Amino acid sequence: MDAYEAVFTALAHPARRRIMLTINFEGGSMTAGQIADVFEHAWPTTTRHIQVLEAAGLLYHEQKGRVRVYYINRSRLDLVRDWLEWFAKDPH
Amino acid sequence: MDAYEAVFTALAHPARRRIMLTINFEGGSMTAGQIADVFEHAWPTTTRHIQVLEAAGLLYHEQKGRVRVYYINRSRLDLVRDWLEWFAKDPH
DNA sequence: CCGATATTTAGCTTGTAGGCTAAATTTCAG
DNA sequence: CTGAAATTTAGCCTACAAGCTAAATATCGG
Repeated sequence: MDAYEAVFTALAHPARRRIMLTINFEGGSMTAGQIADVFEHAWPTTTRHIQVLEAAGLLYHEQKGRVRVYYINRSRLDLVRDWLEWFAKDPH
Repeated sequence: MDAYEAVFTALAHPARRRIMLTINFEGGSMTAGQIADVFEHAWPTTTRHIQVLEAAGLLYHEQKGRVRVYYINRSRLDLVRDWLEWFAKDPH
């Protein structure tokens, strides 16, 4: 699974896009629990979504005592931006 | 299924991203047959991928005699760009 | 008209994403 | 140490995406 694949697949699920937006709005970092609280889903379900995002490089985390803090990796989103650049204008 | 959902889901599959790039590179339009020829896949498989892209608004087509010409709808990709804008800088 | 060409539709199969519950793990507080 | 808190891991189930083959549809050329 290459990088594009991982990132585009990760962003395909609405819950995962929402996780990204939520963390972003909270300033770029949130604990696992804070993230899970936002969702209807069972906690393990959210855990898995977070793991998909992390595997795609869109999040990373630090363990702080018994909480786990997740951070957005904004630069990873450039992959998507770069891909879109192909369509910026007609190629000749 | 809202617009973001449709577009992000459509772009999640490598074959579909490749269809988009291929048409783009060919100048923005290709017949169904030309698209299918690019792929290893059985033709009906490609047809379905095309339909997903079209349902997402990323492609549209015109019937010209017995060939079907597909066009890229570049503006639809702005949805993705817009979404990414949320991450352009820290929100305060 | 008829056969060839271009493409989709129908319908089947299989793998896996994504949901859940229950159990395990780790760390802190007293 | 022990129990509570925070979170993940394990493992199960189900729906559906995505592949295929075979059949249907539509248009053109002679």
